[in-house]
Amino acid sequence: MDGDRAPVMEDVARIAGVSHQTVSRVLNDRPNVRPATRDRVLAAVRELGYRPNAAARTLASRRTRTLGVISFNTTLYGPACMLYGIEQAARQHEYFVTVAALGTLDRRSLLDAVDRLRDQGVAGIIVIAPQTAAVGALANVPPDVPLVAVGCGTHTALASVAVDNEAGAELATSYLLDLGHRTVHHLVGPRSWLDAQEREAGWRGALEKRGAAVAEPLVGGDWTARTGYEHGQRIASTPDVTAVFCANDHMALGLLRALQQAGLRVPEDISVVGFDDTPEAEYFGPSLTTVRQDFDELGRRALRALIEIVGDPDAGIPAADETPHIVIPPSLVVRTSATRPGH
Amino acid sequence: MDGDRAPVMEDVARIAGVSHQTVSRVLNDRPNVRPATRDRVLAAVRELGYRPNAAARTLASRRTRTLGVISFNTTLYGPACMLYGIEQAARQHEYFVTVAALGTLDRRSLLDAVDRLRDQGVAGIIVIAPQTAAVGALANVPPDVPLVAVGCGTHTALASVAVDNEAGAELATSYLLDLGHRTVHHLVGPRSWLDAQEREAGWRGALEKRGAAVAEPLVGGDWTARTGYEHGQRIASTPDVTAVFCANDHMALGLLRALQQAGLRVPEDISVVGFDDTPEAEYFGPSLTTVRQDFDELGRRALRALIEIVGDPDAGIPAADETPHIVIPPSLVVRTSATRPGH
DNA sequence: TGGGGAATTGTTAGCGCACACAATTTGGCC
DNA sequence: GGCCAAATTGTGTGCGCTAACAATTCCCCA
Repeated sequence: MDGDRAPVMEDVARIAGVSHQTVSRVLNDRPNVRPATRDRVLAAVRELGYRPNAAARTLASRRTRTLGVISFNTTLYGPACMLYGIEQAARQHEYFVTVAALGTLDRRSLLDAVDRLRDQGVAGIIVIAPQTAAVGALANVPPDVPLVAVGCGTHTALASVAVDNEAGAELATSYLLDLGHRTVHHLVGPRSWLDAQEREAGWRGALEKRGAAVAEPLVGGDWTARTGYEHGQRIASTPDVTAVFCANDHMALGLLRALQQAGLRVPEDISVVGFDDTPEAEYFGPSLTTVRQDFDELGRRALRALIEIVGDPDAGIPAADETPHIVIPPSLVVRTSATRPGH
Repeated sequence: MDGDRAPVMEDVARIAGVSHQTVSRVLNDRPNVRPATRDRVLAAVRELGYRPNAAARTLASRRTRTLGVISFNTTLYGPACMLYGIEQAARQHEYFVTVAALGTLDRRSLLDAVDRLRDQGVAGIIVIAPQTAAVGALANVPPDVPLVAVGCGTHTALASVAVDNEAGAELATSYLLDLGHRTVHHLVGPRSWLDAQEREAGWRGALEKRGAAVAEPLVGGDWTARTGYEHGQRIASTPDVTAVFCANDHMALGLLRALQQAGLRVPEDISVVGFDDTPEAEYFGPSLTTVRQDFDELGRRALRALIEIVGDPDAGIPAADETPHIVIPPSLVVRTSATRPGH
């Protein structure tokens, strides 16, 4: 009994005593179905445990309800949060999300991911790949694929959603300057990442705007605590450094550790500010003053933007006529890792 | 010119001067196609930029190449890593991965997610939902859905892949005992999580096995640093505590912080051991001795298990005839947050 | 040089659904 | 009571592909 294959629309129609087309109408909330008929159909659906076949539906309607998300490394806190936000929002709009993680971050790899997703027939794609290389590759994507880039800057021709990294970096730098620091050193993220570039630019801009000396940026960071630690060791043996703005929280953690191992006190001897506001930042020693960005919101906005591009006749969402460029402002979270420079 | 719709198999066939069926054979690597013919077909495919329609393919073949992953919170480090591992492995097997994040962790929510994924027509599902409630709900899933549970214990009837939490906890506890601590306190994770339960059991078992006193477990933890911090404050004002085994690294971080704020030294006054080995653990102050689990591998193994269950005629992978129960052993990573009890 | 079996190719049917249109019913109104 | 338009339902067709089977073609050996 269990062996007979899954019921199809025709089976439901037979039980309900209607045509398969009426069943289709009921299932798709089409108007002009008598309530009594609708009820009979629904009853038959329940009785049979009928589930529409998604493949047949897409084939016939030429529409998919699945979206693709390409991300470089979903293991990182930021991307993971965005993915989460995207999925949540997608669910609300009754879309599925299929993910494609990038192996490496070259153009090829990204284009491959786009191809894979297209093969699968997604209605649109969200790209979380804030590397310069990726952004460049995005230009090579055929324009018939609805695309939204997250955190890939807003200078591109594509639809985009991004946090204002420059503003965030300015926030952090100005805050330190306001505290009385002569200048602020900057632990840069990997330069292949747009975020790193923008944060560096924001830091430099803030310094220049205030007429503060622009110290040589501390390069070689790769977002990990390890590189933060390495730089921390170097900084500890460099006099005159009173304030460091780190391109992300993880590096700040490593920095904190190295500084303390070297016998320096934070914030008394050196002030440190991070970027991201990971859940743990508050519990670093000392708790980290940092720039908060709302990854979740970023993801949700990205999804909404994509939906607006692909349009949704059913939900009455028209296809947008202009490519959205959404910028989300970050905010400074003041905790205890920064203070006025010591006597 | 661009307006005419995407080429279909028939178009390729016409250009190559063969029947559509031959095109299908070439595309599916079927045998018995003359090399010359194959080349002509492939050339036509390239010329037209033809891409097979996935929906039509699944409809006709009654086979999908997409798998579903259900996870409670992909934002957490563990789940995020597993998801990553799963996607990587899936790609190698030419499968797509669509994710379904759970809103809440009750049975309903999980069953809903399963339904959504089934509606979409996935070939199988991997569940990352290590909560007791979820595991219970899994039993209600219709048995015709290939399912693999990750980190949901191995006591279930379902196929499962899990880290041996008990062994890990024993490792940590025994290590502390070996250092000379009279007993080891345990900061428990949320009891609704299997991992928390198993780690607690492992801790208790190790204590009993060695005849050490079993201290009252410290409950109320929710994996976050915040709860670790709260317990740390309490512990700081409790004499006699010399060693604490935390159910995860984040809570350990909070604990560390609270202890130090209270003027206690780690490890001199109190030894602390965590669980997970997040990338940052090494840079906590002090660097955290912890139990390492290979989430990535966990994900990969889960995927492989699922593939074996659904079988893959093309790749010559037969459907397995027994439900796999894979256990992955954790390992202790010794750093500096634990030492022998002070004088 | 012809016959037979294997290798290669083509033909015909659906897969389960949505869409366009045709057919039927219903209701309102004079 | 009859007529028309609107509301409701049904019919036929095709989405693009794979699976079975039928029809060729090829090659080798007697």
